[in-house]
Amino acid sequence: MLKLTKKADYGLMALKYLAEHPEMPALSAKDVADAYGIPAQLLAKILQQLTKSGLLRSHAGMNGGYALARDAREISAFEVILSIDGPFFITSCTKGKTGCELTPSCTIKEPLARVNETIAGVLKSISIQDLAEHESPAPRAKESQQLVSLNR
Amino acid sequence: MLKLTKKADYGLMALKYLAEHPEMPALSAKDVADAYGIPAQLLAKILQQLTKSGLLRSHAGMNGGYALARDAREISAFEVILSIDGPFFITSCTKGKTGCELTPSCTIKEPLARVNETIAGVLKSISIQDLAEHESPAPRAKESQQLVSLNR
DNA sequence: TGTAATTCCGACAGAAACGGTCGTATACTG
DNA sequence: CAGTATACGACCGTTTCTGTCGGAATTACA
Repeated sequence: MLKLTKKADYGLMALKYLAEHPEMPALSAKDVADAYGIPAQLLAKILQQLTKSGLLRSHAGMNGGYALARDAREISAFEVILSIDGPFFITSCTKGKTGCELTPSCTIKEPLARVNETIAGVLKSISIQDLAEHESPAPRAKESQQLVSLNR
Repeated sequence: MLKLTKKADYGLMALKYLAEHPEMPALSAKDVADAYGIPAQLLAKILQQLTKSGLLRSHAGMNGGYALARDAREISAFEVILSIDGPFFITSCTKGKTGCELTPSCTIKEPLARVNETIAGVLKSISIQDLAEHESPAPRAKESQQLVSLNR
């Protein structure tokens, strides 16, 4: 759980790829898909979605394709994920404006909202640019793996 | 996306409930389920899982039920979620030990591993106790809602 | 000893989400 | 007009999630 969908991954990869090729006025969905071995049609839909959200600019016809709508530094991972996976947020409760419908009780979400905020913050702090130059900040995270799995 | 499963929610709620009733030597799955309107059988399985992971102690028979295995301060949300939802972690890639199978390319996961770490850290910093006394630390997070939804 | 309460556990079913494909319409280039 | 692309909706198979059912083992208590 708590993992991104493949779509979101694909989206991030695609944007990263675009950021790495600023010389190209546009890259087609197929170009990017081939570069990573992603199903082309699926990626196409993802890029269309990102275009609708204003993160990309598209251009049909020959030599058409997609390009970043803004500087890679100005596009956050948060926006990409939000665009593709939709509004998410930790608690199953948090739907729309009204809290939990069933429970008068779901006091859980209050502290969890902070977690939410933190995650969103981290995601917002990471730009496509950071992904492209993938030796960004931070201490490598060698032992980020205490996912030793109690079970499953 | 990025949201907890209902099971994890239920699990957290249940532990919180147990933490709020330290006077009881044990509470049955049904007790907790009724308190929140959660399907009893489902909650039962969740509590069994938490028991297997060592977060709860169970006792069968009349007046049996579940109790926290440790002090509520010593049980983190991280452990609960890990127990119920299993090892998760951001990138779809990160499976087992080997990285992405398809892509020689998935350089994305490197920066995202940091995000992962951060999230895990936050989750670990929140104890069941924090949930129980739900006026814990932190600045309320009033405007934690910029989930205005670009789409969907 | 018997009965009720309760955990334990596996199997299964319905529903939703995910990942991916297909077909077609539309737009742009030359 | 022909070719290259995006745009978009419908559909499908698989997996995951949520929840239910049925039965077995355990314990308390009268």
